Order: sequence, then structure tokens, then C-alpha cells
Amino acid sequence: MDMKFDLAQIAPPPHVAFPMSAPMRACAAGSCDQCGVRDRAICADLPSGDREALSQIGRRVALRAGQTVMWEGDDSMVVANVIEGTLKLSTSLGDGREQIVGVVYPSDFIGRPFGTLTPHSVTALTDARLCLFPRRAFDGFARSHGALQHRLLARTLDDLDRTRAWMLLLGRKSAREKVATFLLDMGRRLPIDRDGTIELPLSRQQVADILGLTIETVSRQMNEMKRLGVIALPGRRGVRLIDAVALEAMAGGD
Amino acid sequence: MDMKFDLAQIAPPPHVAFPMSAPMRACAAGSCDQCGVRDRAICADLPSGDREALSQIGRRVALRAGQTVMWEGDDSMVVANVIEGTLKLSTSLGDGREQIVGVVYPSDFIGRPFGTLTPHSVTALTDARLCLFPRRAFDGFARSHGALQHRLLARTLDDLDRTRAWMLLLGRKSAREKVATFLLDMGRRLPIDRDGTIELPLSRQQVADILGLTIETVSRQMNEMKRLGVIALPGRRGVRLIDAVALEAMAGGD
DNA sequence: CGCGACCTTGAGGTGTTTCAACACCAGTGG
DNA sequence: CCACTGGTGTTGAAACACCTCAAGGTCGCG
Repeated sequence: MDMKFDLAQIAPPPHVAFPMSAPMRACAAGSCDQCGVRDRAICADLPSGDREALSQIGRRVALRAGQTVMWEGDDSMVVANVIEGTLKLSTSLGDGREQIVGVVYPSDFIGRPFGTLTPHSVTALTDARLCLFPRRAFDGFARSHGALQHRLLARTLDDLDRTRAWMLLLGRKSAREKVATFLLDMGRRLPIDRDGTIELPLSRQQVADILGLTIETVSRQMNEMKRLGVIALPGRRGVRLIDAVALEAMAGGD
Repeated sequence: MDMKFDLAQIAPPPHVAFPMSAPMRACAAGSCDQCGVRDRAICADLPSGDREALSQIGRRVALRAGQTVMWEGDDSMVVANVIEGTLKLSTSLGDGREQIVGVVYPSDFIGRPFGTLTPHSVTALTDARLCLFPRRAFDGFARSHGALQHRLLARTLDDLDRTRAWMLLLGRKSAREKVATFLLDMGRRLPIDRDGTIELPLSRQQVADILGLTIETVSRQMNEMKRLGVIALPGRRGVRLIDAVALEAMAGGD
């Protein structure tokens, strides 16, 4: 438990080809017109002139799995839209215990606008692409564009609702209920291939860090569910939800 | 455990003189000029004309301890500023397990603007006074007043930061650490009288529902801290923080 | 093929919950 | 004034869910 934190933060995950201290790489600029999240991100309903203006103050960057974009406690220098990939938001205690406080997907917004401190670290779980803005410039732009600010508000309110719902899981659910709830949640969020399998963007340790459990407990629960025929576990990170009704029942009320 | 939920929701707490189904009572209208939270609430930096206009669409209501203003899952009909008192935000599982997801104080904003569903129940912990607005009217007003919307955004971002920090406590801290963190937090938020005593607005059960523990564990932890001379427990809800440094140490990192 | 990281499984320990009894206190009515 | 009562808080003993520690297995990659 004590080693884990340092490894995750200092050294790259083994499957990552280069250290996380590697600078973020600029990538093909691309105009907003071809942006894959154009009509879901917070910039969606800006008049196209304004959107291009916003685009001017930002830049596209590519991340490799394992790279950390922002560090808990640092000054808040940048905010970003997620164009592609999955990232985790996490906080930790001095002794290395970690809690993942959010997982973000394409079109989500990350960083702390209108504030000086970054409240949690942001780390890429998969390779990812961001549309990155200097925080102060973004703040200024948002202040003068009501539509953008409204969209950001709506998104933040949604995040808050989902975060509070997750508190119920952390505070009151059993390990079995936590894992079942997690799998159903991932089933809703991730692409499902033809045989009903999803590919988790998370290791067992990261799942544990989302649910407030240990890696062993997560493993035991998942394999027990497999034994019960509720799920299948094809490959390291694959999960097939075989009996969603049974899973719902295991997830506890609400 | 199964009874608790129903009792809390259906029957009034014993010290409450009348059922929670009692209607909210209108109270002295009062203009914004004399409002105790005038320069801390979200309406703070509205031009005084706009503030009076907002005031027109709202009304002042008084609540008794135990009364519930909004119910989880209901349509979102009203939002409000807290003028006076302390309230809890809570969600629960079908079987009665409850998690308190927030505690709000004067000048805080409650309810779900720009959304149709109430994500959690809101219940008065002490007698309280609110400045209550119909949600749709408030939404409309906010949309056309950037300053109000900005203020609401800033507050929501803060709430989200604090909520995420609390997830670390729920997922990763021990009972001892949870209770210590809670007491320090309350010490920062509540008025402290001359001998350093604070009066918790919460019963042991409610403290347990905030920390994701049982009432017995909370009781044992607090009395153990008392035995260690770190705190004193004068009366049912009183707490004196004697050794804040030791408490900090017990609260774990961060 | 072989390495390293990740995942699984087992056995044992422990912190928290569960169950149960009792103490405390404020309000009520005799 | 005192006993009574219902809610709240405390304490103890036992059960148990989850964690810890330790080993072995599996997968993906060079």
C-alpha cells in the first residue's frame, strides 16, 4: 500500500513506453468543425465565431496512458475539454492511500476554473487527446460568454449530483454492492461490442481506488460473480454482463 | 436500521412539536436590505434593483427542526437560499441505509436549478429560515443575469471540491480518522463559545450518516478521544476541542 | 521463451458492525 | 416531588466483512 502511490506517481506504468514527466505533445491543430465532441462539449452552443475565438486561446495536446496533466494542490494553470480517451481524477492521503473521485470521458470538462488551486490530480487512463486552455484566459472568456458559463454550470451541477450519489456507495454499500454498481455504471458508459463485452479502462487497483476497497476484495467479488454466472471475465480487463437483472439486484436499492 | 428510515421520514423527531407534514410557514417578508446573508449569498453582487426583482419572485419561509423541504426523486419545484439554521442533504437506499451528502449553513444555496429531478432530500436539522424561489422562475432569472449565474457556478464548483474531498474520507479513512476529521471540520464551521465548546447540530445517528459508520462506532470513537483527553463532551451535543494538534494527527494526512 | 506486472487465491487477523442491555436526560403527569 | 416514559447515547460481547500478508498463476510483450 505504501509503495503503490510512489510507483503510480513517479514511475510510468510498465505498459507505458515513456515516463510521465514527458512533456505533453502538441498534436494536429484541427478546427472545431471536425472536432469529435463538437456538439457535446461545453463549447457546443457557442456561435461559431465565438467558438473559433475560444479555440484560438487553446491548443490540442495528446497524452499517453499514465501521464498526469494536473497535480492535486498545484496552482490551477489550465483547464481542458476531453476530446478522446478516459482520465481519472484522484486525491490521496499522505501515506499513499488513494481515492479516485471521478472518471471522465470524451466531451467532459476538466480542471478548476475560477479558483487558484487544483483540488485533485488528473491522470490519463488510456491514451487521450485534450483541448487545453490557460485557466486565466478561459476564465476571462467564460465571464464574457453567458452561453459557455451556463453550459459549464449545467455540467458542474450534473457532476455534483453524480458525485453525491457515489458518496452513498462509498459510505453505505457492501463490497458486493459496490462492485455490482460499478459494473452496471461502466456498462452504461463504455462502448459494448457485439458479444456484450466491455473493456475496462482501469486496472484492478484502480477499480479498488474508485470503490474504496482493496484489490483483493475486488478480485474476489468479480470472480465470485463469474462463478455465479452473472458476468464473464474475458481477458485481463474484459467484462461481459451476462445477467444484468441479477447484477441490479446485487447492486442494492436505488 | 430498517425502522430508522421510516421514523425519520414519517414521524417527527420527538423534540419537534408538530409533524413534518406541517406546511412551511411564511414569515416576515423583510427586504433584502436587512437580510443577514445579503453579502454572502449568491444574490450578493446583484445591482440592488435586480436583487429586489429576484426577491419579488421568492418568499421567506420558516422551518422547524426535522421538517423536510425537498424529497429525493421528486420533481425539482423550488430552490432556496439558507438565511438561518442548518440543514442536511441526504440520499438513501431502499432498505433505509442513509448517507448524508452535505450539510448547509446560512448563505448556502439549496435545490436543483436547471434540472427536473431533486437528487437528494433536504431536511432542517435546526429551526431554519429560507428565501424560497419557484425553480422555473429562478432558472429564468438566472439565465438573464450573468452575475447571479457566475456566483452560482463559483459556489457549485466549491461544493464539488468539498464533496470530492469527502469521498476520500468515506472511501479510505478509518473510523478514528473519520471522526477526528469531522470534529475539526465542525470546529471550523460552527460558532465556538468562550470555553471552546461547539454545539453540534447533529445527533449521533446523523454524525454516523455523514461518516458512513454506525452510531455505536461514532460513540465509541468520541468517548475514546475523551478518555485520551483530546476532546471533552459536555452535554448531549456539546464538544470541546482540547488538543487540536492531536486531533489533526488523528485525522490522517491531507 | 522468459520476464515483469497484474491478477487470483488462501489463511489468518482485525476493525467495524451487530445484537443486546443499560444509563442518561427532559418532559409529562400523578 | 417523584415515578414514568420515550428518545438518545453508552458499553459489552460476539460475529463477520473486509483487510493483510503471502504465495502462486496468468497474461502480454520483448
